[in-house]
Amino acid sequence: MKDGVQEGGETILIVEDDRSLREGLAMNFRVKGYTVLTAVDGEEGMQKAFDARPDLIVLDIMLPGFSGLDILDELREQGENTAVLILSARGDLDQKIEGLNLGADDYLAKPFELPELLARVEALLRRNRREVESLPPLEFGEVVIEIAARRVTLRSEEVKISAREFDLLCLLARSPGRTFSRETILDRVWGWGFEGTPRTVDNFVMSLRRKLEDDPANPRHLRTVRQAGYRLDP
Amino acid sequence: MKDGVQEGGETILIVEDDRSLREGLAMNFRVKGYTVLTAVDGEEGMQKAFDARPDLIVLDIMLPGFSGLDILDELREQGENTAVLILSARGDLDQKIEGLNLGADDYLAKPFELPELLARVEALLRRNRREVESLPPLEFGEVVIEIAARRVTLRSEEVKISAREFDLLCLLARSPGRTFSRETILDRVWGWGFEGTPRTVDNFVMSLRRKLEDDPANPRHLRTVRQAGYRLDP
DNA sequence: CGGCCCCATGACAAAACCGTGACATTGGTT
DNA sequence: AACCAATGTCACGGTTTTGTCATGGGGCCG
Repeated sequence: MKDGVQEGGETILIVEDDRSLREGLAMNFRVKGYTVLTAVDGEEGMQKAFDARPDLIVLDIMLPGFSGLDILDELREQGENTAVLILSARGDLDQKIEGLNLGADDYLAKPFELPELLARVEALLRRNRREVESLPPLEFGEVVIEIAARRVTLRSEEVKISAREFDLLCLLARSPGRTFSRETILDRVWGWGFEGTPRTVDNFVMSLRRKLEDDPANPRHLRTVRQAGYRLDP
Repeated sequence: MKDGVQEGGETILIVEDDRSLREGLAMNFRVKGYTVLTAVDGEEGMQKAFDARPDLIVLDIMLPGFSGLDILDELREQGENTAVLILSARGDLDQKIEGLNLGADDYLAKPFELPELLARVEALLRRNRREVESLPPLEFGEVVIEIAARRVTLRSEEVKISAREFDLLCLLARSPGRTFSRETILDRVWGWGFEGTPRTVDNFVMSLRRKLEDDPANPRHLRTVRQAGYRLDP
């Protein structure tokens, strides 16, 4: 593609109402090759957290709308293990404790040194990456997905699979039972500014069905959700 | 190779913010024939620890950026067993305990006597050497890799192999089934500041295939993972 | 100094992939 | 039943990625 940007960068969501801080952080992360999303209030943050499924969220606690802790809480209740780094205006110990109890992965008090934030973010992403790679393989039906090896097997036989197909499959398999809209899929798999038609997704789903479903015309796992998107059933 | 004496080229990384101490140690190690890298803060230390894969790290705990313990933690979680000797400003028992719990191999409190540090470093390196040499050989298919001897045999016949080829093979064979990107391979085999093209990797893989695969055009072990890198299957 | 091997590069060809558009089919609605 | 929109299915061309080979520089040894 003609994108000048390296693909495969992890996605970071910044939820922060202070404009200059938000933009500054976003800029810094972009330079490092990450895909960056931003949100200015609790509602937008919540929505993007669930929609785009970022790899990491930099989360301000004091927000218009509802609190960052609410977002964190909601995420954890939904069983999301997205890495979350909390920012708090003051070194408020109570909030720190509450945040970490709610499942934040790290905590930083404003004002902070930019290098420290960057270092912590990278540390979290590293940990995350490693966890993802060493996690037990994803499975559904008779299909096994080995993430670190980038290999997929059906009934113990290796299935030849392309890079995009693999990424798409991973996305769906990581949240079985959840329906993903084509837009979300394009965002997560194709990356930030893909300018193509959503129909491309259909084609890739079909390709996967042909490779993984016993009867591609009556898929038992890679289901279509009409008017909504696709979903993987175990 | 320069095998007459134990190869003197082991690499030591010194992570220490105090300039005079850092330079002094570096000088002492260089005189003894070691390759020395230095880092002045947590971030640089982390980066060089992973980039250059030193044989030993002399690690200060109190650092600008983030702590030496973070680096240690990260290393160990990544499964790196690099020898680590921790320096601490005070004889802080808690830190000592935490450090050793996190997998440090030795601990020394500042101020220390230089000869003691040197002795401990050499002891660690010796132990490391012994461990590496007594490691069981890596194997896959009908190939056996004897690490200490730097020898590779196919069906019990020795295969002539160059240094780079051997390093690349070791990297892949040490994590069979794992896919390595060309960038990762360049970092770990060619080392820190290689400025060449990733295509070089392809050529070396091909060279290995010709030497080790029965049918180099249909490799059964040294597999290509399109868009991702290479992987060794047993 | 000459020869040999290793290393890195670039050119070229072959293969695989990606995304698209056209058309068929399905499912839901009136 | 007919119609409409959404999805399934297929085949095609451009592009990217990788395989393969040949070349030249550079270091090491005799």
